[in-house]
Amino acid sequence: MAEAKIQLFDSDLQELAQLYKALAHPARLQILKFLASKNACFSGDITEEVPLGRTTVNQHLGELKKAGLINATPNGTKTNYCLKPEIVTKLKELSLKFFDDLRSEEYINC
Amino acid sequence: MAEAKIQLFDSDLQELAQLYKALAHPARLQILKFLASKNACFSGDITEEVPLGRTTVNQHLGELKKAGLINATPNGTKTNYCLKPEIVTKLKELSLKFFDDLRSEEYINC
DNA sequence: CATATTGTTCGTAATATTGCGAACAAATGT
DNA sequence: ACATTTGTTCGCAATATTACGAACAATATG
Repeated sequence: MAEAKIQLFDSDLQELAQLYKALAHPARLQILKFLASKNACFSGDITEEVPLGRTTVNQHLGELKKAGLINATPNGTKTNYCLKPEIVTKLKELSLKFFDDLRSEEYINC
Repeated sequence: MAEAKIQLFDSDLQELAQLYKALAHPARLQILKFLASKNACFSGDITEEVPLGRTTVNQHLGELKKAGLINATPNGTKTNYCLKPEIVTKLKELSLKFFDDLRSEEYINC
């Protein structure tokens, strides 16, 4: 059936899982790194960087936008994309908190 | 078609994306937290914690095992699960490195 | 030995993701 | 005005994910 049981979970976990989902494809990771390396808003030079068709890249950009990680502003024929630094910061904070939760004082292996 | 174009990407990005994929569901995040909180290897009390059927939980455990995040050792009728601390550490390191890549000195918004 | 208990495997259905070509709209260039 | 560039939207196909019930094997309990 695959009914969405996601709303049954803690909202913190939902949010974090949603963010990780956005990061769960190498194309999207590459896009994020590229945007950061340009240190500026840049358009579909992304398409040249990523080994995928324009349509697919656009789709990945849509995912990143949906997750709130990037901004898109049309500028003439082109479109400027950029990281949303506040969300990147949030992602980092949530991740660190989560990873700390995972670090026990003493690990008992099995 | 959805041909797997994943091998075209940088292997670092592939690896990290694979790890994030394992974290991209609240059930799996909850399982990881639970295992860490028990600070020990524990069996299917997990099923009681997570609002999903045994079969589905088992499937999620399989994903986590496939990603190398947990270990499973059968013990009588029960099965012991535990975090693999070295992979958790690796995940944290890779994440921090990635997040640092994303942090530019000056953000130019768009 | 009968029978729970516990966990896995298998099959199945619904939905989501991935990837692209075709068609389209808007702005740019000649 | 006409072609080109650029990005989006739509539709489609392949595959993956999510979720579970049924059936099963192995250990544990009466």
